[in-house]
Amino acid sequence: MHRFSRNVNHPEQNSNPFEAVEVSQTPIERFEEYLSSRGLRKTDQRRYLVEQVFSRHEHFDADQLIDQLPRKGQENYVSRPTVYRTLKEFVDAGLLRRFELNGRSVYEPDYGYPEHDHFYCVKCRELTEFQSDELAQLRDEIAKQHRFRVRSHRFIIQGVCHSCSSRRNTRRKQDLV
Amino acid sequence: MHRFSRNVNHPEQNSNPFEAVEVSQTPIERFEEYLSSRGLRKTDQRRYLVEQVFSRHEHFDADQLIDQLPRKGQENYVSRPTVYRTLKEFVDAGLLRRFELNGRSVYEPDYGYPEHDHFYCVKCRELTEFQSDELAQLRDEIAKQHRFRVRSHRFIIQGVCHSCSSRRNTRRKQDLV
DNA sequence: ATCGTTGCAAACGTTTTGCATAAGG
DNA sequence: CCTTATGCAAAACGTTTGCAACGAT
Repeated sequence: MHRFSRNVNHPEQNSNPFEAVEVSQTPIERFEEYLSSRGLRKTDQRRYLVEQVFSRHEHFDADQLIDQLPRKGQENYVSRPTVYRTLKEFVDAGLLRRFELNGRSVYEPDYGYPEHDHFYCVKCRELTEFQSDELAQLRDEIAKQHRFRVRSHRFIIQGVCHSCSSRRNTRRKQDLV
Repeated sequence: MHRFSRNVNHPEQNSNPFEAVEVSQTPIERFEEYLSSRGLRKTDQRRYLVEQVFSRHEHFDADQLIDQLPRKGQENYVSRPTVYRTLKEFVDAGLLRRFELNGRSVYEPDYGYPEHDHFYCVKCRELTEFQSDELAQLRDEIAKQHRFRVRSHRFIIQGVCHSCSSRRNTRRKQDLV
């Protein structure tokens, strides 16, 4: 029924630990454009999901997203298959990136954010971000040497975060990945 | 019945693109030691798998491994659950590392090999190795700044490999990851 | 004799699919 | 009106588990 609203503000850019990156469109606008360009339709479910995803999350998996959506029977309910289908579209549209951790897909905003990488603590299983310009430089150098055309990268440092190693919290489950 | 054979030679270390690393034990010996130290048993299945895995592979997933093992009814058949259980033991024993790509676990030797990382070509879906000392240095620097205790890392550069970009081979399936 | 190990079948958790109905263009 | 999108139920996927029989120590 209603259109995608324009000029929505982006609280997530303020809660982001890094400077916001200059972008010409909101994620919502960019998604609209993606849909039109492919002759896809602007449905209530897509409108609702784009709002939810780009106003709340850092990184998340499908279940975390679904848990904070309305339940079946309630207003704005979106079925599980539609959530998965739409997440795939967000990735296609360049709005999210996807990677895998412990056997599940993890998504994170890939638009309006600076490049960053992650620490993964094997004790608390927390994924935290860090930013390093040298890394992208080194990546490009390496790729150039191997004549590899870079599209993106995934860098995760696994180990134990500062709070886990200081509070000598030795429990863990599987130490996957 | 028979014991693990000693002093097995390691053809994989010669086919490896990098220099072999000095190791005091073969993977087979190391696995034996791991088993004894934990009171685990030296079974025919474990003997067979350790030989297969450490004489043939670069990186592989469970299905690729199973495909090249004897089928049910044949000599040396190992059931699927036992393959998974044993791969987990190899990881525990520090013989393999494991990571995830396109929704499945990928394993690679982690003993007697230098550290390395990967290019992943989204066209031919080939995973190829590269080695960079600067990367480990940079990783340690970054971790130190964030007081993160490094256990390992995972770095994958995604894009298009040289042969795919030169033979303008534009087909692809999903471009996951 | 004990207790770890195996194979089987069945379960698991996540993600995907086929299909009939609904709804955007 | 045509075609895409949705929800449902069920399947598919890779992986894990319970259990009885087996085999190493």
